[in-house]
Amino acid sequence: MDAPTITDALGEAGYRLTAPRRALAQLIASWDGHFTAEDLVRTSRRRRLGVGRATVFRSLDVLSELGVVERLDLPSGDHAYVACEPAHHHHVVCSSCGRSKEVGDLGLGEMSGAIERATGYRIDTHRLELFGLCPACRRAGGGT
Amino acid sequence: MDAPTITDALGEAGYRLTAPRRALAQLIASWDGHFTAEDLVRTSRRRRLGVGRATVFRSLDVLSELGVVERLDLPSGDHAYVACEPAHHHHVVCSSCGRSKEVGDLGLGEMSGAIERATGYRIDTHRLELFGLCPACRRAGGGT
DNA sequence: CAACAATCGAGACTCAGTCGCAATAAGCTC
DNA sequence: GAGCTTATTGCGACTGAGTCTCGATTGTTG
Repeated sequence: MDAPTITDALGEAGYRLTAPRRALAQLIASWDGHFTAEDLVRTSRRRRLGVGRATVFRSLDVLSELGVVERLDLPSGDHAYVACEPAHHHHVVCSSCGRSKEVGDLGLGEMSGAIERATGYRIDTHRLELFGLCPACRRAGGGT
Repeated sequence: MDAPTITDALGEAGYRLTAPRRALAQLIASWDGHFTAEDLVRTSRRRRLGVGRATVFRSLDVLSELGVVERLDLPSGDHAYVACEPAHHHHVVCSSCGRSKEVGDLGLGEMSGAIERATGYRIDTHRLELFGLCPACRRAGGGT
């Protein structure tokens, strides 16, 4: 994912392309693995990007609404984000380095039909997150 | 789920059966739908159960470690809990009233094998939460 | 019942996330 | 490109969930 992809999405959705948003797009695009709002705040402060705390949160809201970024709920309870394609999918997240891969629908669509029949609930949304070790981290020693 | 089930689990795991824990067990057992830590704090204050804020959080930690209670991450970003059986399963949560049902493994186990082969990750854990309307809420008007 | 360790409550504290508002600047129009 | 409109920003105060500390309490075991 590169920065223009993000700014384009903002533009197409009718949002203004401001300097702070460009800076954040850059930051997010070049980030490796998942990041927290605080990561962005800290980094943009350190690099004097002139992006305030509130703006980081506001931008993450917008971006996640556009589907350019998605919020993960880590097993630790923390909130993190990953850049991703705006289509239905799920994330496989490395619990060591935080890098993630997207996987498709995996037949969950049909599964949810079965669950509706079994429980009587009408399923509207679901969340599936998978955690484990990526190939690199496994080779690096976690693979025991 | 009833209160003894919860206190038994505590006892078997070697935890002391204190008055605050019994009170919380009672509260949780009789709760309808999901609840937040704050719900418990507020209720126990209102009913003068003499259970402090810190104790509620500490107890929820213990109980969720024992698998008697599970933490949900609602789409809103809030944290909630539900009482449940300590076995691998997933929750179907009503987005209107908060009541939830447990569903089994659903073939996710095999699915995760397929994902491992496709991505190279070694999957350790996953989280699947389904949100929708329960039969009662659907009948009550949400069923449009 | 005594002794020890686990647990508790109160309240201070931390820290993520929100809010209100005056200042700024994108983007449109001419 | 100047001017106008309005979305957006930064600041700083605020909120509220969750944690920590510590002296007091209370299960539990023998």
